[in-house]
Amino acid sequence: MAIAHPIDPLIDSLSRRDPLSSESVEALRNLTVRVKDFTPNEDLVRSGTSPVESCLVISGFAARAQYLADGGRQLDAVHLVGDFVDLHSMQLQIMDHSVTALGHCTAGFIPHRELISAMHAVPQLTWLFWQTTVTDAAIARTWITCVGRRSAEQNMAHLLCELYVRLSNLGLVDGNAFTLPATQNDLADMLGLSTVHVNRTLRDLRNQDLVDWQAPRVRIPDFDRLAAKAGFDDVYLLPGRPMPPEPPRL
Amino acid sequence: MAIAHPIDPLIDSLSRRDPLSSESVEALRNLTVRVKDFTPNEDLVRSGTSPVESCLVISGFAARAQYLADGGRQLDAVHLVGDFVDLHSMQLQIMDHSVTALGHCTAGFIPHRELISAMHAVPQLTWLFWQTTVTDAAIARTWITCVGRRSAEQNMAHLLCELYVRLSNLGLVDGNAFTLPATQNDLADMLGLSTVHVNRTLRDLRNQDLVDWQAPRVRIPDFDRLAAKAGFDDVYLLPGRPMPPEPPRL
DNA sequence: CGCTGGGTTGATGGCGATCAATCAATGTGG
DNA sequence: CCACATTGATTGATCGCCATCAACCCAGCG
Repeated sequence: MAIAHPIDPLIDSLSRRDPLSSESVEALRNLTVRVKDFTPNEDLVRSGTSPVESCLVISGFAARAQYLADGGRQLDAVHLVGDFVDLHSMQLQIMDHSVTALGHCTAGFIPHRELISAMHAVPQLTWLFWQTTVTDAAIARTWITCVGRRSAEQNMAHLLCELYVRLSNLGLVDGNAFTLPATQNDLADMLGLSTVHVNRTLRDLRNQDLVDWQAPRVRIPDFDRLAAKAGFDDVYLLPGRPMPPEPPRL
Repeated sequence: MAIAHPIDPLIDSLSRRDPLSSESVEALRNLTVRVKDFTPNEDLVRSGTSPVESCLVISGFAARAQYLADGGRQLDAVHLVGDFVDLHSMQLQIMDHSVTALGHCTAGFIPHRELISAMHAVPQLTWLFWQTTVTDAAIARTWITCVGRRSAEQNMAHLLCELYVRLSNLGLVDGNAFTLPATQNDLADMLGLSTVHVNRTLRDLRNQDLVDWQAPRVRIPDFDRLAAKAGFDDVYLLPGRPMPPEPPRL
């Protein structure tokens, strides 16, 4: 049995979309991963910098954050185990957002240079890494619609549905429940609401038996009913297309 | 002088980020482009389908749209001349959004198969196409923050700043003014507001001499003042990193 | 001409922000 | 072991931004 390697969560996550070739696995295992632990609200990646590494969630949760001049904060994404939080930093000159730890979080940092060499050598990695950023963007599109056109209740319900499905794909939903180390203030910044209103919205959902939130544990008694309330459709979370026969090269 | 080719807007747009190699230009010119005209509000791409082509704006404007069960609509992005509206459809099984024409619009459709072959042959295209989708995602992140945490006035101002900068990069801003064939209802669906409130917000901006909107023509008398009002920072629109020496292969 | 789509304005109401207080849980130092 | 501080959840009271409803105007057009 293999020793746990910090890249394993990524391998798990990628192979769920497309069976990994042995070259892909080997290339991934040869990557240098600098592992680091983070305390709640600590920054994994800082806005305004020009990273030379990309960051991977190894355990715990992280969230993308944009800050406004008046001190306001908006969270644009939640990152789960095996997610790259800033694969796009390979392509962008300057980070337009920070990434913050939700609860305690372990992250791995991989040099861009090595990621690019790996893709140069193994086209499947190019395809899958690109697909990762594309799926990430699909989630962002959906959040725009949630924040722009859904009620607080629907938005909250939609977020929980998304997390339920994504965590379920990772095998992290157990008996209709999952762990989410986010404060109500964090939720507010994801949904574009005030903390107080998040509290009341959760109370309303609880009173309808749609959600049972105890500390960091979230139970969804009836996913279909919650999804109906949210107007949730999981197409945007479906795995992408398999790599074509003559794949792009980098 | 070269005959106008439907791919030219794309070549212009890409070379603004990274000087195109002659192989890149040739590969692009060899692509098959099916050109089609669209009337306002006509769909270029339909949600729920599985396209075999990607769509490029050749002239005019287009916008990404998500529809809700109750008939509501949210626009997640605006596409300008030379923008791919759904390059990600190469990677995704099913479209999670539609793309609609803002005003009259001409689009070109290019088979995924050919795009992928071109990238297989020319790594620079892989890099630039990927970068296109990454920049697109950066804009989406910013919209989340705008809709979630900015006031109607700031959000409107921010949108106009973004369009001003992007159109300016394309040489489409003339004397502080540009053309935007969008109704107030379209704007409302971009900003997550009601049509009525868009009207009032525009009036407020006009009264502050921040915007002069006449029919499809938008004039920004003082960009810096508008940007200050919006809290606008253009980092997310900066061109990406140049292709590395050993680029990814597809 | 009447119709239609888009812009404009007024009146009213509600969703969610804001301010403020309380409470529970946890942690900390003496 | 206990004062005390801190963080997060909870609830009440009030306010305001923006939605909604309903006119009306205007220009383009069949």
